[in-house]
Amino acid sequence: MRQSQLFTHTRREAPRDEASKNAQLLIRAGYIHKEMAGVYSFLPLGWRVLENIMRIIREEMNAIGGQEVHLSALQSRALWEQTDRWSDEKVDIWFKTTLAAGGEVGLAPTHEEPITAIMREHIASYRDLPQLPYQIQLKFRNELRARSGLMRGREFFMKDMYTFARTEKEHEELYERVKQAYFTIFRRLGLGDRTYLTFASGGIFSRYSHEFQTVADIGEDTIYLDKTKGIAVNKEVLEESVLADLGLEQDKLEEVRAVEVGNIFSLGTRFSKALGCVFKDAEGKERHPIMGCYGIGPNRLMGLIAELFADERGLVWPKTVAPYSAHIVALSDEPAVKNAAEKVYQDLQQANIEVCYDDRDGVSAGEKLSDADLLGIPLQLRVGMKSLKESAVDVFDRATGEERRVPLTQISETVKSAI
RNA sequence: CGGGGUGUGGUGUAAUGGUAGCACGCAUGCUUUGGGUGCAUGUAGUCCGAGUUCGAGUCUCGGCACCCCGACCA
Repeated sequence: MRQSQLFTHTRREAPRDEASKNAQLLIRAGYIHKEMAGVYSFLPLGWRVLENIMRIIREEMNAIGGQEVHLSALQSRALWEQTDRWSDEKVDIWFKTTLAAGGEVGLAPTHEEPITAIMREHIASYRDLPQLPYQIQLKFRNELRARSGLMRGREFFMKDMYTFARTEKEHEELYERVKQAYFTIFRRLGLGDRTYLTFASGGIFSRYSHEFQTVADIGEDTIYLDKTKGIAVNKEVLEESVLADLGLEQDKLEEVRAVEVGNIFSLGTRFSKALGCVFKDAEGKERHPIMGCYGIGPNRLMGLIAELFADERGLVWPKTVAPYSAHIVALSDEPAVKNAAEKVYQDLQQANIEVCYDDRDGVSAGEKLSDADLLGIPLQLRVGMKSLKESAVDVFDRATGEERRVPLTQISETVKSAI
């Protein structure tokens, strides 16, 4: 990507109407555009980051047997009435509208109903199970109060997987499988060392649900953390009987703020029963699949990662989600510099490295470097006369601040080994 | 939903009821070329609607939008 062709521009100042650090930085860097409270559009750089996050999630869901689908956002009233989740008293975050032809529809806040209705048409035998359909799709929730930039929106992407199992035992195996995949995802996103499995309220069919909570000051949740055991309890369920049940001791717990980055639930047969989703077991007897649901919010992850790793100069992306692996910065318009930078750009592209090249004319070195810091691409390749006198480029690590001079002939290998 | 606050060029801001100004950006020219270079010229604005007034960015009423705290978040 040639930066001279990128339509987004950086800004010196954050917009007045945005108080959260993640949205301020992402808007200043041109990653996102605020459409209205709690609703953001993703611009070229931001979309690349979001896609990277979704790609990692997708890879791990596929790795455990997930099958990707894409369900409709528009939902029929009749379907949700079958599970008694249509009325605004039961679910108060519906966006609803009417069809010109008559009849009411809603914008899906979650997808248990439609996925179960679909599985009902395709599952008939125990031989058809288990199944792990999932999707990454927009969800709509008419929150009374959106806040914290990308952390809590009214329209947001969600990865939602649903599992359909034959038996309770099989359900538990699937549940565990997804749980492990979640740990892998958060590790790959750079959040592994501060994300904890957290016990939270379970709903009707199990004592607990499990949240994945990333310790961060900006978190909306308060959790009690046992670092030696590596697990936590959400404040909402903290009581003596719970601690006893989990083998935790009150005085060894640390109270911290955390961001809920994932949540997994056992649903039992709540939906399969209500919607008549059945299969015949080996004895020919009709049974309802045992279900689970598993959510991750890519938008929230992007906001969290942006805010968590940023420094006073701007964004600092982990290598796995960065919009580009390397950022070539031509420090002047002198032909020698431009030619050398151009050559590096060609070389890296040939080496299949995702690279952004700041080839803008008439922009000072200082401004380009400030922009590069703000954009937060992991490696900056600073091409200027100083280093070119030694036939080299200065490779700057955005996260550590380390800079080293690398001969032009070794740039591709150096970048490749660093990403 | 309860409480508090804010709406001025693209962005950030200033203006006792009396000529809407500054900075950044953007455009043009010169200058500069390893941390937002300097200069000149230009561009562009009072959220919407009523009302009070000789006169409203400023006061009143209504609406809309945005932010924060709380509540809510199977």
